[in-house]
Amino acid sequence: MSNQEEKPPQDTNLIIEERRAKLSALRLAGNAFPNDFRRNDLASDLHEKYDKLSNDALEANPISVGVAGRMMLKRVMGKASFATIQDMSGQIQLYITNNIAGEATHAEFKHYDLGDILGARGSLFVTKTGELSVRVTCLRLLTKSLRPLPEKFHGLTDQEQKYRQRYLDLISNEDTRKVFITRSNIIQSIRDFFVARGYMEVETPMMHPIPGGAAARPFVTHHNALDMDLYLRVAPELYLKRLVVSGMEKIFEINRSFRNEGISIRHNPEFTMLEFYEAYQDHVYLMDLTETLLRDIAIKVLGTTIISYQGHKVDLANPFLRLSITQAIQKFHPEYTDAQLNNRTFLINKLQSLDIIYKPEDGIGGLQLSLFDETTERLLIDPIFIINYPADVSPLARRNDKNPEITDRFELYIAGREIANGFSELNDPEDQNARFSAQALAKESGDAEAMHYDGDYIRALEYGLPPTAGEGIGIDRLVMLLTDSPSIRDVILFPHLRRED
RNA sequence: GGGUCGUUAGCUCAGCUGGUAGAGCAGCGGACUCUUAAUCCGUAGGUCGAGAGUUCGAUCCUCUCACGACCCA
Repeated sequence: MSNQEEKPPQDTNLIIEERRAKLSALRLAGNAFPNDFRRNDLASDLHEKYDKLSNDALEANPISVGVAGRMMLKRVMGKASFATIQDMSGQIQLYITNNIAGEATHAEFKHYDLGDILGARGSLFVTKTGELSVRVTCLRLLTKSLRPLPEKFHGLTDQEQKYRQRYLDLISNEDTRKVFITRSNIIQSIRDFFVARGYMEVETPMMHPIPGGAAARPFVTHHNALDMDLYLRVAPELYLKRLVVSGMEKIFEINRSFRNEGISIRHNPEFTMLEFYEAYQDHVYLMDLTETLLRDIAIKVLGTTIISYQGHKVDLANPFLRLSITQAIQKFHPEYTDAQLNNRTFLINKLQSLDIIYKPEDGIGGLQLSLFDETTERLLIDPIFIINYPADVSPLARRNDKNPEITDRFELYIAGREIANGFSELNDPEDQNARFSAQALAKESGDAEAMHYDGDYIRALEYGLPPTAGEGIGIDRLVMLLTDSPSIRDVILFPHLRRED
């Protein structure tokens, strides 16, 4: 019994204990965390510039380099060693020998661990097997790594750990690094696209006194000094349109919105959205612009308009189809007639027999949309704009001139997923007032996703919102599409997970 | 919320109708001056997700819970 109690705690493993001992020795020997090594060269730059040179050429005109990074591989062969270090750009091989680096340096190197951060100086040469390498003259341990890296060949494969410890995933998995580099490139190309067209990037509040701009449940937070509840925004839309009122006629915002809803392969509580607004344009212009934007991004980021997503091949160069909700249903389910899709009783019977949830108070348009969502949406592989959304599910969109029951609105679907949502904006303040009132009524009768009445937004519209086109694009879903990622968590650096333990 | 599957060494994974665990990598010691998932020899490392139950005995069977993945709502 007392033996048990005297045993040292086993919460840390042997490897970490040994590395802590090495760190203690480093502390005794001097500064264990030096910050005086300056890197001169990145791995990928060296490969780019010198991979084509022969060893003879490199030996004739020695090129001195200084590289730094994390040691990923280590091969000790007695009096000489190879190591592979990884920096932000890629990997480069080091060659450390007793002859050149010196016996003391090489002896110390033998005790370095995979994961340690090293700085090295030396000159370039090419090995017998043709790999550009640094013949090291000076080698320093810049940061001791106390924890062992994931297995060097398979990398980190456990999904949970990849999400929780993304830094480990990024250290050890090239594919993961590529996804997030692509994500960054996509966002940069979007900025370039809009700035080149005379748009201005703006930032609007993420903490809203009145949530609005989308039908969604918000997160609630509290401002202590003001003693007031605030909502994390579900969309930037209403603030961006206030800015169009203000005279900012071409604007965009790329940032986070938050929705307090379920988590799934397609939903993260916080997600990144692009919204852009242009005065004196309409939804047809937006559809054209969206096609151009997506082609432009794909070519800049992937070098081609042809993307493959989870086994589907899609060519963004082809014109995107534009169909109404009922036309889209009929395209994939030709058994439905026009008469049936416009018959309330037929629709309700059909929805019930298919076990589809719908709102009994919905009009024809709403019922058609419910049928569309459940039977057709996932079949929309090639890019397609679904147009003519019913007015009662589009409280911020302009009514169609010919048919006031529908709006000048579209959603873009690719690979069975909603990618974009845009419309000609509702700029009639009295109609907007009526629609907000209807939403507020729905909220009172229990619809948690219904919108709040926003009096200041109405006031802004009363000053005059020019005829405007506006659109939102889900950046995470776009990145999923362009990186062939099955889950939204694969394109968000630190996706939301439950607490550990 | 429901269903299916998963959780074993730091990592990647084995583990037979139930007899308290193995390999590879990483680690430690040794050999090796062109390796590249280096190789070879030796060695150490485990609350088998947590808790209950059945049993003489549970990583294995049952139940509950936690976390995750996928599917459905």
